[in-house]
Amino acid sequence: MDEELHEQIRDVVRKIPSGRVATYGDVADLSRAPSPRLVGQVLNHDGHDVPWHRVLRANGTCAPHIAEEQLQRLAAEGVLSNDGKINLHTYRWEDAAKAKSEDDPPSLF
DNA sequence: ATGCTGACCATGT
DNA sequence: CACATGGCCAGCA
Repeated sequence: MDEELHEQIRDVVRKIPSGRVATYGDVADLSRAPSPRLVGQVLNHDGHDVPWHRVLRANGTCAPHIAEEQLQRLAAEGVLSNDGKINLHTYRWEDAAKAKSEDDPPSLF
């Protein structure tokens, strides 16, 4: 069922620690989602139970409609934005980038 | 099936 | 920064 995907995505989003943010692409990758778009669609439809506000776009900005709420919630967690843009270099969820880079094929090459 | 939309991403001009 | 192009995938009329 596709519900697996929803579960995976929501699970990953829940995993994002406070004071940190992740991009849709990261969540998509960690959740095995076929594409970052799916993350957005799932959150829009069924993301009320997860800290969706910790998910930003790849360039550190948030979607227009939720921007206000997102910025407010993030600010409350210590994630400050500059002109509506978050400094990914500072606040990006390290574990996400790690998991991506942690792909360590032992005996190949 | 086709066409459009959407909380996306990257690159180029 | 704005805009255009191409790729991505699911849901709906």
